[in-house]
Amino acid sequence: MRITAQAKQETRRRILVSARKLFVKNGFDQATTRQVAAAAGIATGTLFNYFPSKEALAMSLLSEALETAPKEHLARRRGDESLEEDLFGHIAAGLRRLAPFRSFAAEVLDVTMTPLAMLRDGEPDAAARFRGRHLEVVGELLADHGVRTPSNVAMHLYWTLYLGVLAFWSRDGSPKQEETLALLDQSLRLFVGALKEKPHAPDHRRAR
Amino acid sequence: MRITAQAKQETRRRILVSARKLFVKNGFDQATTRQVAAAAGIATGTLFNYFPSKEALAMSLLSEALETAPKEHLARRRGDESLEEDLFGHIAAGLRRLAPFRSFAAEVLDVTMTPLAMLRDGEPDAAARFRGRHLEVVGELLADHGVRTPSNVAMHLYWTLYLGVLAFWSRDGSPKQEETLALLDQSLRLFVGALKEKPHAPDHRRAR
DNA sequence: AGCTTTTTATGATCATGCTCATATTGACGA
DNA sequence: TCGTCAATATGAGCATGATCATAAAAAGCT
Repeated sequence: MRITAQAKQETRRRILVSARKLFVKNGFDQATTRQVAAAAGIATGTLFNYFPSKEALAMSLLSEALETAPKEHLARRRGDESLEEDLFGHIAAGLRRLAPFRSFAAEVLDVTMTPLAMLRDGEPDAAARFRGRHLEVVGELLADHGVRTPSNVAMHLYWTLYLGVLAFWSRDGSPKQEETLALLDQSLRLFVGALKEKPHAPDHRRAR
Repeated sequence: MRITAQAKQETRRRILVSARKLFVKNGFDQATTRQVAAAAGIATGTLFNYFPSKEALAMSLLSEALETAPKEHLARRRGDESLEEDLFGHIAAGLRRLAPFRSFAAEVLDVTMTPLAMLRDGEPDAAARFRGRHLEVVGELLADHGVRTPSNVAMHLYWTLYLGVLAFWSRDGSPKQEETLALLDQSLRLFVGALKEKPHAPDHRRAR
């Protein structure tokens, strides 16, 4: 069993490596699962023993890349950052990790991460992990800055804005993605501003 | 030729009606193009003479439903509304039009409207029409309130927030979608607030 | 080591969105 | 009315993500 478990990890690895190569080269849609399987030296069906879907495979690639990002930012922290600075650092670290996948990230995130997928029924594991991991860290940062239990609406808003940034990033051709960073800056200012606002009596809207 | 043109419109109509029925009953993914074609009394391939893709078919359904929404709000206008009120009215009117399609709207909008699809390469016509029509009216409303040429970032932000609202709406089980309306209210306040802010020197972000 | 059971790999097969060569239809000129 | 040609409809066929019965391999047991 020891040996087997190792072998399985290796196969999994081979699949991920092949997938990465092919996705980057041909794009998510163009690269077929058959190609990936062949490149990894396994049968088509076997691939689905390791990942429940093509989408999940791609998302695993992305979320594993993201795995270590939070640590990076936390390690770099001086301790006197504002909430906006902390969030900025966290997200920017994530984007840096995702950089190698930018060429096909949009295609995958399209399908999986849309705000419209937020409470999707059969939550694809990998997508959930991606979002979960991210929001978890955001939650910690908020807590550090005294925001205890942000409302659902607030978190929805956060996620929406974050996706907007990802969207922009995936198309941002500027050398160092400065444009993305500018948008991120603005988005975070909005979000933090919204957090501070008092929840107010909600009606200037008109009947019917 | 007169007769033929009429016949084509009728066929188109039959397809849309069948599609609507099946999408509502089975959902976008579950309803197959073969089913739709059969229900419309045509061959599978014929369907694609009328709509370039299943997605485009669904989007046509949605954007045609939206077609008359702007008029509704404009007609109802008193003329002394604030920008927020105007936008609220426009969007709420749209949501009312889309109500019959709520059960499958999310599935379609997922794929098509993600902020990530904003500058998609092969823009599906119908999706572009949906967004175009909406943003057009928003542009007019903004102009009415003295906002001449909003920046791209501003419009990106608007679209992002709007999608967030759509996302929420598509899952909002509350009787009259009050929750959606609350989110809409808050989102618009944010957006209008952001419009007013001075563009500012963008750096509290940290190097590297 | 041999036998049994569980785990894993395999590739034929399916479902489905979409294409395309061919058949059908209908408009129009003589 | 007939023949011709363009427009349209047709459904077999394709590509591909995913499934599943079966085969191979491993693990566990005595």
